[in-house]
Amino acid sequence: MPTKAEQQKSYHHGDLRAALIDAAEKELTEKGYSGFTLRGCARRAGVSHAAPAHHFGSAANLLIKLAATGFGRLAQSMEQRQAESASEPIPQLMAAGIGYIEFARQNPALLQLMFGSDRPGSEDEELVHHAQLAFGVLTGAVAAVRGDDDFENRDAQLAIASAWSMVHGFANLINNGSLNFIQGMSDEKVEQFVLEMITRLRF
Amino acid sequence: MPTKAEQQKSYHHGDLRAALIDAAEKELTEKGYSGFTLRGCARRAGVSHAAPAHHFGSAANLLIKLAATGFGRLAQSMEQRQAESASEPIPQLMAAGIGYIEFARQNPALLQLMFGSDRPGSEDEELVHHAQLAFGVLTGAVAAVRGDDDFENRDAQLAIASAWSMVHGFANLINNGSLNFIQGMSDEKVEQFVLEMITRLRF
DNA sequence: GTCCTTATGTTGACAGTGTCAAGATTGCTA
DNA sequence: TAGCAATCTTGACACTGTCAACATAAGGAC
Repeated sequence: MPTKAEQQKSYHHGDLRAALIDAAEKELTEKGYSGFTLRGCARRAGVSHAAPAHHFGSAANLLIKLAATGFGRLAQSMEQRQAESASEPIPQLMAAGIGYIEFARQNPALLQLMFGSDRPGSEDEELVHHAQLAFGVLTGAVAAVRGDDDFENRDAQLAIASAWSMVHGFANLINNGSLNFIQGMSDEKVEQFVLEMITRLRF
Repeated sequence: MPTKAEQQKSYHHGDLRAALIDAAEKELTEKGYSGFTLRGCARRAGVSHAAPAHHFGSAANLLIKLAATGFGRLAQSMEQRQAESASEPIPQLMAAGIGYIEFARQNPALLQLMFGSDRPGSEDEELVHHAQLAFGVLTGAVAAVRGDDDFENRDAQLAIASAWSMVHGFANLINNGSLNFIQGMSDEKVEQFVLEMITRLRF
């Protein structure tokens, strides 16, 4: 098994695909969506400018795959919070919301990519799968609170749309600084705030 | 006063600044955020590729000014709905929410620009002013419902954050197709849906 | 082990982009 | 009417995404 240094010097990278996704996330975080560059990702991975094309075809495709990992991690963030919480429906829903906000605050650029409205490729299978995974955590929590998992029901649709919209909207508004009274809050205070917001919802 | 055709042929445009903002919105709507091009805006306005720089300095600055007009129109959209509604606090809040969603659905790319998290220049005076104008409509409506306009109050903060987050989040989720059961709805059905969502909130 | 097929990276090129400097054109004011 | 300042054009530069042609290595068939 080659060491990391050997991998970097060898003609073949070893796992360039994963390295490029990592690089893309760093590029996105540091340079922002508009400053993002495919060649920059290649440089971060220590590879020629055209190498990414062999794994992703285009810059848009690389971003799609990055967004897919984002949805996976969003689901993880919610599930981890749920695992640390009481198993009753209400605490579970709260935990999902808190996990959603936590992920959003820690990955603002990634969240914007994931939910951008000219979102790259809703046709990508991997992205759709991971996204449904994340949404499933939320809808499942809402269903548990309602004691009803029939989402053809209009009342259920209202419940899930309300909860999700509130959490998602809050995540966006704090990330772009629109809610100024949040700025100075500690992480704990923000979590408490989210908790009370969800409490104000009817299910 | 020169006719439009004369303006186009003359060396000086007449009102290139406004024309460029219009062009930028078309460019953004048709090409999307990632396909947006400063030279494309110049072409749409029938002007040389470097002309925009004299009015906006950079591409980012043009987008800032476009976003500023967006906030102004968002405020207008809410206020128009309010003018058409009963003057009691609750209908006024509902109207603001409906107006918000209406604007969002009609201008998805613009909304994304306005609320993007690497949002261009929160330092721009015009943008901040227009944004505060739009936010003021919402906060004013919430204050009227609560009969209390002290937003240092934590309970008031919870109310405004809840309402705004829900409306804003819903706007984003439907724009990127996350809420699949909304897709087939008519405009009236969507409005009714928003109404019921707001109804589920406590103030 | 040797060959050769295939995956993986590199190099070089191309059109298109944002920005800058220098020059051309025009409206305005004195 | 002369000149000044605002406005727009031209040309250049480095940089970008993508493509085609080439180089290198990995891994199985024999």
